[in-house]
Amino acid sequence: MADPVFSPLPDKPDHPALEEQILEWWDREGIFHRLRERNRGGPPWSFIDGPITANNPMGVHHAWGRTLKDVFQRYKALRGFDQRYQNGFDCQGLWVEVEVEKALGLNSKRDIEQYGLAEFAARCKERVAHYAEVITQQDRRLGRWMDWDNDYYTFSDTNIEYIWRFLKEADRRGWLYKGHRSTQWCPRCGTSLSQHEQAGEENYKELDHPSLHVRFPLEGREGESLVVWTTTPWTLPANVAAAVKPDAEYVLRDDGGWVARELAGEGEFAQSVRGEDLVGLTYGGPFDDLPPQAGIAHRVIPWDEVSLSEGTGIVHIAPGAGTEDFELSRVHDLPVLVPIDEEGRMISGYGELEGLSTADVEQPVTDALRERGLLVDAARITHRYPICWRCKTPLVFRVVDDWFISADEIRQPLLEANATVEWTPGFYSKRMDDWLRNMGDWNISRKRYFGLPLPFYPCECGHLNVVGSREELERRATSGLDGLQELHRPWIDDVKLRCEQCECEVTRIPEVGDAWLDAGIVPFSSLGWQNPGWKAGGYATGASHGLSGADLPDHPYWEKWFPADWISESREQIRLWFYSMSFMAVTLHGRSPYQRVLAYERVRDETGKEMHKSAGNSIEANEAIGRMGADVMRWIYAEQVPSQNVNFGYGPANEVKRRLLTFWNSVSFFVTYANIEGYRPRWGERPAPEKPLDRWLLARTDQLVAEATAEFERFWSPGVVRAWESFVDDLSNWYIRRSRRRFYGEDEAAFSTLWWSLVQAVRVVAPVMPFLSERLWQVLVAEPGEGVPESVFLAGWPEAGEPDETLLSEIDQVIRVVSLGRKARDLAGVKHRQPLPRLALRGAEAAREHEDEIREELRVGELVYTLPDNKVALKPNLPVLGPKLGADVARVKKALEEGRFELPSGGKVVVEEFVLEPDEVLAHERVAADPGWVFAEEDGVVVALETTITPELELEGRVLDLIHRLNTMRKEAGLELTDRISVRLPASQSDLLDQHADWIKDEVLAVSIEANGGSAEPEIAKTQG
RNA sequence: GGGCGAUUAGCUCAGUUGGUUAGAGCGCCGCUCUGAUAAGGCGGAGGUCCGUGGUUCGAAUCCACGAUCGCCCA
Repeated sequence: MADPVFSPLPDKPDHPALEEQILEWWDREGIFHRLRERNRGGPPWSFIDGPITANNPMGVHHAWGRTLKDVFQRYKALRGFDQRYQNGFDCQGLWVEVEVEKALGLNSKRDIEQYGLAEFAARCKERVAHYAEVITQQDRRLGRWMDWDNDYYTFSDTNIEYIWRFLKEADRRGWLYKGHRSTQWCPRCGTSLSQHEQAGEENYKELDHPSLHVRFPLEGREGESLVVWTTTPWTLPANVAAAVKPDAEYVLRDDGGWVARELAGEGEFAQSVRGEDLVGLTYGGPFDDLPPQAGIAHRVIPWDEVSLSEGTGIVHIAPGAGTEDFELSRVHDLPVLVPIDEEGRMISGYGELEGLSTADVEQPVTDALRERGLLVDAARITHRYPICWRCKTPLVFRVVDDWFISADEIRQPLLEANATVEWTPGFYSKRMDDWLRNMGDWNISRKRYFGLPLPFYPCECGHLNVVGSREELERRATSGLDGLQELHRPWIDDVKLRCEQCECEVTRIPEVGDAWLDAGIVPFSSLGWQNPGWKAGGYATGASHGLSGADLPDHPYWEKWFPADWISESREQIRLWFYSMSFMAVTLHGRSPYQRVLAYERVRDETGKEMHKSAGNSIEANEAIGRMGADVMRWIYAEQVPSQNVNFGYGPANEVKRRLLTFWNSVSFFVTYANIEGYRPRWGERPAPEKPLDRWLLARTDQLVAEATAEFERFWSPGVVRAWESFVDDLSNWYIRRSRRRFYGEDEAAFSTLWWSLVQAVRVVAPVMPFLSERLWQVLVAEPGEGVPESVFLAGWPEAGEPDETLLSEIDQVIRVVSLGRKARDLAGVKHRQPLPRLALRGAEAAREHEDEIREELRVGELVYTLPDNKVALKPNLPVLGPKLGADVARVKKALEEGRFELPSGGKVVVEEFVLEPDEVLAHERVAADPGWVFAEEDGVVVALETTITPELELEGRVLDLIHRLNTMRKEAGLELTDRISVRLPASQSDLLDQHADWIKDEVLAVSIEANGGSAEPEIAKTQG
């Protein structure tokens, strides 16, 4: 045996272990760095990474997106594109605050203020720094190649300043305003929440609440009252009106209560009126004795949206405690009573309720109603109720001041910008349009601490000062600059400005900004938009000082890299990052900041259920990587159609492992025999074999490269996976199966063809499965030398030759015939090892070129191309005949099926008044059975297998049985593939040796064979030397 | 109420320009191969491709309406 060139492979890959080795090797050899150097100066391909919240470890749901990002970045790198590889972290806002609060045991805004804003900011920064590091390590382990010391952090002063510029521009356009309205409010976080962050089913929960029917006595109508239904007793003290549906019918019940007829149940009613007839009546409110209610005249108002499907059809209106209520207050000029403070506690003036939470007032309110005789009935109800997206506290409604950016003027430009974006999957484009058409004004303010400081300085003179940069802040400041270590609270709060209108000193509003401003500005802030000169370390400003290593590039750099060619995030980013980024870019620059988007759905457990820690079915990313390996994870994600949730778990992982094993074994097969035969590969040389099977494998490989390239180009990783798995199936179950024996000797063409194809397959799949690909590359490209890439990622992308379609289609037919032949054997009950005399076939004429393949594979003596009785039924080849014959197709089809056709010479078919070409019909099934033949048919191909077994064939069958038996014994005895043996057969088998001794010896590597044994079983012994 | 998807074998899901008898993996049953062997291959059972209409020579695929589920918005 020659010196082994190729490292032998273990039986199966240990994914986690080999991945750790490859990671270490990539680091040691600087492979990623060399890849970037190789592509430097190449055409740019701009990917912008959406910032991941540096707040917790990465989860398996992040890993899907981060896999896709890496897959396509690696593909583009192999195609020679220059890329930026900048990772980003989201660093501030409510989610960081809430986690830090939990860690510190703080439970309210008062706690935070007592703790101290500066200290609190320090803890937030520490958390971000910690989890940025954790996520980085996880990402590297997943295989993600990024420029890890060059991350952008959204809480840098640089990022903040770019947002300030955007806000100033929004103000310049007149879009910025302070709104006074009812919003969803988290009493624990003490802030309102915006439409986009609060959307989503996970932000609702089934909760148990009181269900009260309450009587509002009508004034001047003795004994009559309105009956309303509420699940929020705390809002009753703030009641100012009752709404009815004008065109609905209302009835007066026996107990004097008015309700909608639809909800009144069966029965006779004393009176019945239309809702509009009730409008204008006045009633006594349930808590008129409370000071805030003084002087309020409670009225019945009309409202078309009153529901007649639940409640009473009369809606209690408290404009200070409900969104629609507040809108109605504007229309009907109703007073607005806000009964709770920012912690959700009843404010002073509400008597004994003062200081109680909205939950705690339920009982006293119910008791008071009962005492006053206003309670019709009290029950409980479980219903869907909004909870805070961060801390899961049930929300309430409050009317407060918030800052908004008007969306009206930008709506149309955003729609137009979206029309230029190519979405994958395509229908997400419509989802984006839908969001844009429906979006309300952007609520950008949060009454919190560690977030973007909104640069709004309102003045008593009525002017709103909006600061657009740090330079402007410093220029206009009257005090507070000395302590300004970064643009965050509390330091920014000390800076006072002079009003540009009236020269008065003005103070910043206390609010911070929506975190989606932070992320949305990234295409400007990280790329150096309008920055006159490159600033080294320009992103390491403010809070990100000491964390980020990123520069602030200059404007030409922005010109080069904006807009992004491609971005990829989960579908919910339509209302979040895709939206905020587009909003800001269209405002500042008038066009979409991205040209193509790949969006994907959600990660579920392997049974399709949502993952929940509490349900015990969630999987930590670290655990998954450690147990199944990053390649296997990546494979699960890559093969998933992105518009469907992926079912993730160890079950699917094991399936993937098994499928990947086929390729591993193919490489292993090659390595084993290449080492035995001393084969040495030559990099860069496409083999030019003569044998059809070899040429077929090359064509099949060309086809793989072409298909994979096309799928990568349309960002469709499931297509890549499918193409590759189909190739591996053909490689293993056809090429290697058919060529196996050629590798038991020095068949240069076989070795070079297989080697070349394996290498191309590794290259094509490397972006999806980088670790295993690199490992197999190291094995296959075993002898690095001049011009031989050390890493598959330094090898570029394979050139796809023009696939030989003729050959591909011929072998396709061969495979089909073989498959039918096996089926026929099964039907006949003749085992595959028994040689048979003859196979007849029709409908796969191209297979004629490869008779030997079929004969060997099916162990038949000869092939004939005429079926035994020549009575084949025919079917029309519809894709060809349909367009040609049109409506006549049905008639022709019927005639063919019924045998009303003639077969003149030349393969033509005469049917009805038509003469059809051979390729216009398909063989179907034979009409009559024939003794001694078994038929099988599929897709227009019919085979007939002659099952007569002659004595010679029977003898050959016994020889094959013996060979099988002896080789099994070799294996059981633990012999090496190259060991020689001597064989002793039972005397009863001597007839096998008369004609076939040499054949047997060849097949089992026997140096001697004799038939003088006494036992019933053969015996083998390893020979020395 | 409006918008966007989905509905294909017992389960999980492919199926992009409309084309013969609709596929894969898992599970079940049977067979088979055998140096991929706790694997591989073949076959079987299992499908009104949600329903109803329409377009077409031809519809899982295109159109309309309806049902159910999911998502987004109101």
